[in-house]
Amino acid sequence: MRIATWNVNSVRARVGRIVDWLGREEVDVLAMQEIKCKDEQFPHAEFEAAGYEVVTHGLNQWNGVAIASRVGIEDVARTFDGMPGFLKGHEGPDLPLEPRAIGATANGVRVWSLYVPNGRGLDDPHYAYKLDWLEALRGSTAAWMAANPDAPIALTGDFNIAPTDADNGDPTIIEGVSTHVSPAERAAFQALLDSGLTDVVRPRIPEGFTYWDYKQLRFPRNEGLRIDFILGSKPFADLVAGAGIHREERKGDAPSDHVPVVVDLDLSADEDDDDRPMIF
DNA sequence: ATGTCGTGAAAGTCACGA
Repeated sequence: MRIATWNVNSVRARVGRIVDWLGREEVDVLAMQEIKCKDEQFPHAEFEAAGYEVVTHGLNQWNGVAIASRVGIEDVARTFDGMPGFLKGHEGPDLPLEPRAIGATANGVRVWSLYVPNGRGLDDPHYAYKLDWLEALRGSTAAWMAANPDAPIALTGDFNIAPTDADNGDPTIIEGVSTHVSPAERAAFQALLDSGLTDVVRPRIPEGFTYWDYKQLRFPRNEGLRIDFILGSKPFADLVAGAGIHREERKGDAPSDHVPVVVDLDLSADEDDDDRPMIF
């Protein structure tokens, strides 16, 4: 089974490109971020024609996430426990929730499509919101994994954090000045790993970015960031047989500024499968 | 030139977010 995550930066502006890629690459499940549309505006027909069912979480032109699957999709959730809200110019505990998370189960694998808040600036209220959001995600996921220790779960999406200096090739992103590389953001990402999640792509694709700003020739100069990840529970990580970062998708007509990140799961490798012939 | 995108509202350009 092939699972991918892609910040598509408007699904309506790129639906043809996305569906073409899905079919060409034989992707079974795609987690999308920044669909930038309301649920009722999502281009379901194009995905259905290609054999995919899609669940969406979009409220307006901002943010928005979705999961497309050609292997079934069930148990859809559109928030996680403790997820904070945000409203510019306001503070407090009861702010509106943004459409930044959707989870669903496809072929027995729990997949979350996540669009972590950008942060905007180190002194911006959005930055504190980002850290709160990540801490709630960690707590919710840790509780879920404790209650479902044998279940494969993947947190996929745009984390808006470059976890190491090697993940930052953009000369304008500077520690102490910029979001995405601050110690607190990196600590929040590390806390996800410490809670029992594994970056299943990095060991297989140790170098390369997943995002390049549209401005300033960032892609031709290869001045990008690695900020899109697939983090898996141990049961998920044990299934991973391969991974890829589809850099080619940053090229051509009307690309997103992010590219797809892909993993292949070997569902036949279940060690408890007594029917599997033993080979010595 | 924050040198590019995408969206919506108002409008044939701007504000916002990234």
